[in-house]
This record gives sequence, structure tokens and C-alpha cells, in this order.
Amino acid sequence: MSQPTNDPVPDPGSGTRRQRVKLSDVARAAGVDLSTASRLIRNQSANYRPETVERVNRVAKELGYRTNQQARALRLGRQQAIAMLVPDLDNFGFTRVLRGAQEVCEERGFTLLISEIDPSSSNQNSRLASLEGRVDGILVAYGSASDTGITGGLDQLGLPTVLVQRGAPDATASVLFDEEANAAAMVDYLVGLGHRSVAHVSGALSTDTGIRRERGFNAALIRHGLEIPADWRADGAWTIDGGRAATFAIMNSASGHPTALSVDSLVEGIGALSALRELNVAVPGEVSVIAIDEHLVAAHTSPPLTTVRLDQRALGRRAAEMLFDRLDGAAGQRVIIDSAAEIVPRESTAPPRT
Amino acid sequence: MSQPTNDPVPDPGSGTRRQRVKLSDVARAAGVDLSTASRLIRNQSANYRPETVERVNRVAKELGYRTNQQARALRLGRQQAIAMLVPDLDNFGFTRVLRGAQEVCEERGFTLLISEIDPSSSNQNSRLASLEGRVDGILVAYGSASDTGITGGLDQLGLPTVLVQRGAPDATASVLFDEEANAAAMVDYLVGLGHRSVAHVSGALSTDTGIRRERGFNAALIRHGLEIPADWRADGAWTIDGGRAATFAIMNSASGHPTALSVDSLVEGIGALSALRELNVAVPGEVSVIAIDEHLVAAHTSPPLTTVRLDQRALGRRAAEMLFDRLDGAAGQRVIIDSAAEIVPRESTAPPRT
DNA sequence: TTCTACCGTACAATCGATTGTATCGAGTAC
DNA sequence: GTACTCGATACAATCGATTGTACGGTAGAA
Repeated sequence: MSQPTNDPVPDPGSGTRRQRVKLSDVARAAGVDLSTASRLIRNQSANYRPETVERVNRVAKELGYRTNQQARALRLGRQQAIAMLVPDLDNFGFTRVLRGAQEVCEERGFTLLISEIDPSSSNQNSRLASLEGRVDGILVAYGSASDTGITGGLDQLGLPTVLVQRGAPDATASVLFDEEANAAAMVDYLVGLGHRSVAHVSGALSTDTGIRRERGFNAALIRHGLEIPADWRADGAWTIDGGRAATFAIMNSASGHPTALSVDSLVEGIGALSALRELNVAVPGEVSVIAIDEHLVAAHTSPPLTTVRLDQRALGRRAAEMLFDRLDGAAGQRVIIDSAAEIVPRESTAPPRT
Repeated sequence: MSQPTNDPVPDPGSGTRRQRVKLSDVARAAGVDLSTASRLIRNQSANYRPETVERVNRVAKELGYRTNQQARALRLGRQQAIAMLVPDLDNFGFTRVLRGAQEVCEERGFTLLISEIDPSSSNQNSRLASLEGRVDGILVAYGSASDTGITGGLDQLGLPTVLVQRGAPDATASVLFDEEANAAAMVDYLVGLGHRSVAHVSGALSTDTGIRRERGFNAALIRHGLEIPADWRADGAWTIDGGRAATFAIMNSASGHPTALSVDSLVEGIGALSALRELNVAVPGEVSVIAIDEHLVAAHTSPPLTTVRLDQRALGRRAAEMLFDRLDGAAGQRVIIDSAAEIVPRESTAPPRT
């Protein structure tokens, strides 16, 4: 190893890498001690002479000093960064959660790093491990897939974690929507239009969110005094193809077909529209369709899809805040926040044909 | 500050944070020097006794030792991580590029961190700066928006950068598709179906990619001996709404309307279908539509959209590889790779009505 | 005039790991 | 028997920043 210990002359050969200015350079140039420079750079100027403060800061600027985050992180024992894990960036649900979390991070001077980790892939644990030492905590946005493996890996990491829009039996720290209410909102809307025959394309019933929406759907039916055949409920697995398959199953069921479809996610809703088109079923003429998750594409499907907008930004914000609390030593809780569910009416819903 | 310097007893009060095992703990427990432990943990066992090697590794495992990445990064001066900047995770184009880069990172033992930075937002520079010291290099996937600000901030960072599917006049390091060929592929396909009146919904003409696709479109027309009116070209700005507006403009143009639309991106294609539906124009009966960017949603629009699939995974891979080369000191280059453009025929295209 | 405060700044330990070089001891050759 | 070699491991500097405490000097009080 070449070690020109006291030769600060930048190597002229490697044009790319300019010598990095460090704190000791600033201190020397300003004629003060390293510790003085350190404090003044960080505005801990309480006891210092204004003159010194000014000089140090000026020199730092002139030299283009920027603190080395690795060194800082090592000394402080923290990274000032958190990670958000998502299973699938192709799913429409995550971006607004991400942005909410991003906002909070920015307010706190933290960096948000995103990592896509497919929970079904084999190397997820190594990817998780690679996050170690880079972040102080983890937000897990896994609403849409089975994820038993992930939680195991997370435990090993020993980092504070908050689950977002997804519960787990053993997880204390999680931020959830009132999914029962969200599902019920769709039924209420359809019933309000006059529908009495409402089928349900659910999210994956292996997931917490799927189960709770199913429960909300059922509760709403009972509240409205409705009963539907068992084969009007189908698991759409949180995917386009799953939604398609579920819709085919419902429409071809022995019980005849419903006048409306309550769908647990936008991607499944797109699948449902696709199936109905293939079956030559008019939407909303013969069957109305409504789905959870608002996104710009919903305005441009055929027909434009009526959706339920959830306040996912707020979800992301709240989750990030809880994570920061945990970093400060607070215990994790299971919090259910108001999703501020709002129907965005478009052309896929209408009163049933009489 | 509480400094129980030589009191390694973990505080029983803070149940959350278990005392972290460090290398010196392992060394002590194994009865060897820190340096020995360091080397053996990293399999630099060249000169060591097999017995010692075994003992150190066993102790490390027993104690659950995991190397502190911050300390390692500080010592080594590198992070073993790179970042990928995307402007908008809602755009369908990025996920496969991301995954390609992810693959290469994994092969090299690097971590890929994703960061969404809206190039039009005001705080982009602070977000960029927050990446400093966390990553060794940056992949910039900005194909779809103006980004003059970003490049400025990147320069200041002084990190090796590679631009992905996006050129810049002054950028040496970039990996690009042959966009002229991609655009031409759409025209060829439409002409092959018998169309002679082909309009163009282009990507934002303020972007490099937009300009090059426009050029390819024009070249293809000439090659086929076709000429079209000026108002059959409209800028769709890489967005759904832009694509809609551009389609309205073309369809309402004084020159009458074309029999086919060649659209530069899937999102704009969705906008185009939306506009055509609103205009009661039959697709593909009156107007065929084809767009660049394959994605599952294209199979489920109405009608399903014929698309051009580009090998974005390869793009991501190549870009990551170039970035690693740059980290090793290689100069950046401007590389154009084969996009392996492939038409995915669906129901939005058909021969023109005679 | 001498002692006490206090102000402004410097000293030095520390975070956890990496790595060039020194050292110790045993075996071998003469 | 002495010197030399080499194998196995220890020593110590270092990466760049943070922070508790010590220290020197000046001013006000006695």
C-alpha cells in the first residue's frame, strides 16, 4: 500500500478523484484546533468568539469542506438514515406511502433509502443483511405478499422496525388503516347506488390486510341485510392476473352473476375489467366495479375505474414518525389510523339495471 | 455523557438494544490479537494455523459477530454501495432497469439503494447531498423529465456517475438505447400492417430521448417514402395527460386524422387510448395505437395495447457495470446498446380500414 | 497586589475495523 | 553450538470526526 503519510499533494494522475478536504485541513488553515473546528462547523458556537466562528466557517467554505458521513456515523453510532422495504415497485400502492415517509425523514434530517426485496426470492436475507450498518431503522411496506421470511431476517438484524399497512401477529410496531372500514366503504357506495348483489374480489387471504378487508366486506353485507353465495368471494392475490382469475370465477359461478364487484386493490381491479371485457360483460351496464387504491391510471382504464382513495401519504408519515420514536427509545405500538377513505366516482359504477 | 468506559455489562433497562459484539470481543474470546481476528474473519488465512482459523471462526459465530460496516467503510474509504436516482417511481419504465442494476450489484457484493428525487422539486440538492458518504457512485435514471438541476448537484458531489437511458451533452458516462431504432420499429410495424398515415406522439422534446425517438420516427417515414403533415406530431411530455392532450391535438388537426398513432411511451399510450375513447374513435378500427415500454398493464388496457418491449434489464445491468468500471478507475464512455426491441402485438393495432 | 472566575480554546480518548511491519520461537544448516 | 530462516502472530498507526475535560490568560474582587 502506498502511504505518503504526510504528502497532501493530490496525485495528478488520477484526474477523477480530487483530494478530499477534511476537518483537520480546515482547522490547520484557520489556525485552530480540530475540536474547535468541529464544534463551530456544527454551529455549537456558544462559547466562541464571533471572530473565530466567522474565520472557521469562511475557511471551511473556501476549502469546500464537507463532513465525512462515514466517520461521523462511526463516532456517533448512528446513520441518520432509514430504509423502506417494498416487495414490488410495480404495485401502485407504495409510491405515496414512500413519499409520506420521505417527507418526515426530510424534516428530521434523515435520508430515506428504498430497497425492493421480493419476499419470495431466495437471497432476501443477504439483501437485508447488506442494509445493516447503513440505516438506523427499517420501514416494512409489505401489504401485498407473504413475507414470513422477511420478518425472520429482520429479527436477526436487530434494528427497530415498523410495519406499514400490514400487521403480523407478533409485531408490536405497526401502522395500519382501518381496513374493515375501507372495504365497507365500497359496499356502502354500491348499496347506495341500489346494488343488492355484490361480489368480492379480495386481496390475498394469506395476508393480514386481505383478511381484514374480507371481514369488513362481510360486516357491511350483514349491516345492509344482504346475503350472497359463497362463490361470489374469490381471492385475487393482489395481482392483475389474480384479479382476472377471481373475476372469471365469480362470473362463471353456479350462482349466477352479481351486479357489482367490490375489489380490494387497483391492480386486481384492472384484472377484473380485463376479464369482464373478455366475457363481453358491459361495465357498468351489467356489472359495476369499484376498487381500493387511487392512482392516475384508474382515470384511464376502460371504463375509468371508480376507486377508493386512501391517505397513504399520511400512513407513510405516521409510520416514519413511529420509527423515529422507537429510535428515541419508545416502545412500538400497533396503531390504526384513519384512512380518510374517499370514493373517487368514475364511470365503472352505476345503479344496477332494473 | 455517560461513559462507563470499562463496563461492558449491557444495560438491562433498554431491552431493545442488545450490546453489539465487536471484533475485539471475538479476538479476546479466542485469545488472539485483533488483527489476527480481522484477517481470519475475512478468510485471509494464508499463513495461519488451521487450528487458529477454526477457533476464531467458531468463536465469532458463537458470539454472533457481525462486522460494523461503518467502521469498515471509514477504514477502507468505500461503501460497497451505489445509489440509483429515479425521478418518479410511478412511471412504468424504471422498475426493470432497477432490477437489472440490482442483479449486477448483488454479483459484486454491493448494495443498491434507490432514491426518488423529483427533478423539479426545490430540495433535490439537499437530498443528493444526503447520499454523500453513503454510496460510492450513482446511477441516474432520468429519461423522463428535465433535469438540469440534478446534474449540477451531481457534479458537486464528485461521485462517479452513469446516466441511464438518457444522454446529456456534457456527460461522458452514459448507457443508452438506440432510440432511433426503437421509434423506427414502431413505424415499420405500422407500415407493415399497411398504414401510410402515421402520426407521432413524442416524448418530451426537451429530453434527449424524446429528440432521438423523434429523429428515428422521421427517418423511418423517409425510408418508407411517407410524408405527413406537421400537425401530426405532438409532444406528449412523457405523461398520461400529455399523451392525451397530444392525441386530441392530432385528431383535431386541420389535416384530418391519421390511421395510426406511434407513441413514445406506455404512459402516453394510456393517455392516447383515453383520448380516443372520449372522441369515440374505434381502436384499432379507425386508428391503431402502438407504444414503447412493455408492462403488464398494457395487456389490460382497453383494448390491450400493442407495445415495443425494450430490454431494460440489460440497460440497468450495463449501466451498473460501467459504474463499477469507473469505480475501478476506468474512464466513462457513451455507450449505445442494442435494445433488443421486440413488438408485443395486442389488439390496439390492425391493418387500416380500406 | 493576589486570588478567583470565567472565557476561549486545545488536548486526548474514542468509535470499530484494516494492514504494514515487527517480533518471537522453533527448526535447520554448518 | 551458533547463526539463520521462516512460520505464526502481535503491535501500532490509521481512517475522520465528536466530545469531556484540562489549561492558560485576563478581568474583577478583596
